[in-house]
Amino acid sequence: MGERTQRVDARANHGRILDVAEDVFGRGGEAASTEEVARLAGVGIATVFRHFPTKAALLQAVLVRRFDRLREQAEALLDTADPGAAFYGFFRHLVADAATKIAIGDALLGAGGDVHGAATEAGNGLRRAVGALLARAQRAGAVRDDAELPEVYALLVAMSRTAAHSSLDDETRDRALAIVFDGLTPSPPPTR
Amino acid sequence: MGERTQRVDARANHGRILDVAEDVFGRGGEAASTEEVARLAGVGIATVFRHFPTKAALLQAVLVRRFDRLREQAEALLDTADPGAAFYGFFRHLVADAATKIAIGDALLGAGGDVHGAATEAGNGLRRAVGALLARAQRAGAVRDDAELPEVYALLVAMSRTAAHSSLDDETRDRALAIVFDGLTPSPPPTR
DNA sequence: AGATATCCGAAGTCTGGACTCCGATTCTAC
DNA sequence: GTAGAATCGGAGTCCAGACTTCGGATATCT
Repeated sequence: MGERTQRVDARANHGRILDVAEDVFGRGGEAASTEEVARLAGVGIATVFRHFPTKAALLQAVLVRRFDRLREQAEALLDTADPGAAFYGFFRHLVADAATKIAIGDALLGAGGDVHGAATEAGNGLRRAVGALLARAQRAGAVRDDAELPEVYALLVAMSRTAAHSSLDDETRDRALAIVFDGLTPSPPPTR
Repeated sequence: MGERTQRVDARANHGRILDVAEDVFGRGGEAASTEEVARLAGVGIATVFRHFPTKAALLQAVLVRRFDRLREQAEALLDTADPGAAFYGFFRHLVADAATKIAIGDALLGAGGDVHGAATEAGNGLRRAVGALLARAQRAGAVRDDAELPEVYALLVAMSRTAAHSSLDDETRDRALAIVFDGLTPSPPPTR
């Protein structure tokens, strides 16, 4: 990919814009304005549009990066000792993470449709990784066998979106998750 | 409230606008335009604004009416024979209902904040009615005692919103609900 | 340091959607 | 049937926010 030498300030701006956009869209959802991203990134609005031809493209870039990161985390957990802890832990992590990233929770469900175009592929990657965590946890007897990925992922999305939008305090969120996890646990709950 | 005699066509338009708005906002969320409401209602856009001074006021009126209706349904279930069936049935009904009403699911969570102003009161009424159904189901042993309204309502909102936005097919939705309901059931699951 | 291609940002344009004005229309009272 | 007032609706106004333009600034190469 021998791109012509890109000036270092341009590359730095690119990264900074992406970081700021993740934060801004995380707080305000996709309703947040491009101008705010530019202002917080300390650049002009034209610079934002030079790096990302459209607002949708910027949002998409943010989502792809975030999904990829989450997928990597999920895949890393596939090697850990306790499959059950890995699955439930990642579930909890994702929900808590989404709580501060409205746009993320909003877009997660895009894996079902194609709400944000190319982000769909990255979203599917994350979904597959969750599927792998789920399958491993089921083989280990930590999750009931009759639970399948579609409904488990739907629960994950549901909890993420709700955590992101409503002002759930942490305790309520954990209690709600506990109920869901209980529903996912095989009938005679293990030691617990 | 001896309002001055309002012309019958005005009253008819008021009702029709409200009906159409419920449908339009139900499908497109609050992003739907006021103009579309006017067009489908067969009136000019000015007429819409004459009856509801602002778009937010219209959305609010739709929400209040819908919340009130749901609350009445919930309260009616308080007299039925099987408290467990009443609670789980209403939960399921609300989620299925929200699936076709994006704006409703979106606003349900407003009960936590005050996203839509006066609709909050109606939303709180619905929440209280759900609380009553929950308490009765718990007394009957159909729902675990340590589940409290905040997290149960959070689950209700979560499932409603997800059903509304993602393209969940009915079967997946039911399977996800089954998992949640299982989590809400007291430890040694009854007959099932 | 100097030349120059690249990059930046302030000040625009343009579009979509909320909201208003006013002549035409329709209901109601007599 | 007609006067009169309430209501209607199409043609605006206004604004916010996405996107563009172009002179000025800056990094890179020699």
